[in-house]
Amino acid sequence: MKSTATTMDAYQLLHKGALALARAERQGIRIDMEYCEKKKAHLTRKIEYLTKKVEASPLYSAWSGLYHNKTNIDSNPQLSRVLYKSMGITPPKVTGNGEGSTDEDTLGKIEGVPALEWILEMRKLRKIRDTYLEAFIREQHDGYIHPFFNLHTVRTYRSSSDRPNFQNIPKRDKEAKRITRRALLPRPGHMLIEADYSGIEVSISACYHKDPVMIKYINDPSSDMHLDMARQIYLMPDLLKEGPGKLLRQSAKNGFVFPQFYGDYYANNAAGICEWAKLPSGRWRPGQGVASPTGGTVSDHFISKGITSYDQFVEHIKAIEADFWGRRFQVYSKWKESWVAQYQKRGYLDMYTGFRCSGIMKKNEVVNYPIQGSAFHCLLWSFIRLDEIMRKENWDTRLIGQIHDSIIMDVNPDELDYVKQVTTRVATEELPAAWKWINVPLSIDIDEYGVDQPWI
DNA sequence: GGAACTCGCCAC
DNA sequence: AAACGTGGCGAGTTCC
Repeated sequence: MKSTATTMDAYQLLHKGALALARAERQGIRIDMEYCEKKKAHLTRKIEYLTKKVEASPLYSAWSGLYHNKTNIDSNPQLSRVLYKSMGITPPKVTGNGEGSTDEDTLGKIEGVPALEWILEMRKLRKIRDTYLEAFIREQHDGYIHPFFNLHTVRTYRSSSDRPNFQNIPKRDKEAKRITRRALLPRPGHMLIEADYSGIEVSISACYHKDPVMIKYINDPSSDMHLDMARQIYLMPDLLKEGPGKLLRQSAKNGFVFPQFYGDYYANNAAGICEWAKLPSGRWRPGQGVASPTGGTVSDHFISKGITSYDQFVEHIKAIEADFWGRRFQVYSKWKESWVAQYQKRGYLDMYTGFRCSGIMKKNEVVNYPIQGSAFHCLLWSFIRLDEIMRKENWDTRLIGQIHDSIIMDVNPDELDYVKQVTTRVATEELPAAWKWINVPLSIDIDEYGVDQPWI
């Protein structure tokens, strides 16, 4: 049943992986240079306009009064001093070093200083221009970027990417996504596709802890762990995935379930969920928060259920956390304990994929490393195998990159159906056949982006 | 003038 | 008692 890998197997995976990734690096990704230059100039004009607005604000008067000819609108330490020392505002949040924070969340909480909104907008546009478009222009050669994919830099034996980093191109923010991804093109006459493993870290975690409740969630497509958690958190037993329930499910997934898997705890979760649901701190009043499927808003619903303040909500989430690990996923919880105990006894941990992590680790790291590492190794194995088939069968299609649980390909449209079929077979049949420790079904999604269309 | 640091922010 | 896992990178700043 076990038949896990040896150190030599792990070495072979790294060796073959490095070769397959090098071929993708050499292939590269086509860049629309004309677009990048045009958009960069456009963003620069917008940033200059916002700069002028800030310079005409009362905030800037205080700022330049402090710093004179050293005044720098891009300096967060300067902004922190102006707001929290000079203007006497109490910092809504502080950084790890005890300085008043100037991140988006914090500035958003400060009222009566309209220039802060313009500063946040400038920050966002600068990020898009300087981290992405400029990097594409700087790193391109003959119209193609060649991001590196490293296998030797990450403690968990995941990968990293640099020059430029191909693994952090915006996806959540609609505007940033559109502007940056419009710069990336397939070769002329080709198209881009992205094949991603669905919920691979959850599936791989189940291979380690073998929790029957989790395995049932994975095996039964009609069940939905995140929806069940949303029902429990929002005290709505009949909540549906569609309509207004969609946002509540998302808040449960990204505000509770995933953070809990990474080792977070209820107080942070309560804050996270309230951010999603737009619920305030302090006492709750009717009409606050996002729309509720039960009618009215979520604060209306919570008040009707007896939860009338943020503090009461924290206690509610505390009880849900205790239920999550003490009842729902108790086998998972026991595995975490014994896995940590085993590490403390031996001083190292072994992954099913043959890799060993040693050295001083925190509990959360001990639990997370094998899951994160092994999940990526599933992707790497699939990447190597696809690269092998692609070359043996002389495909015109090319592998061009990888983002931890997904593979990006530059596809000849005539080969599309076949490429999709082989990719699905490799990822969902060949891999589980090769690695016997995989005890749950794996599935992938393939997104297609049309001929000469941006990867969005 | 470069190394090392902090902070903020993008991804999984 | 503790309390979110893994990265890269740009800008500002400080140190040597």
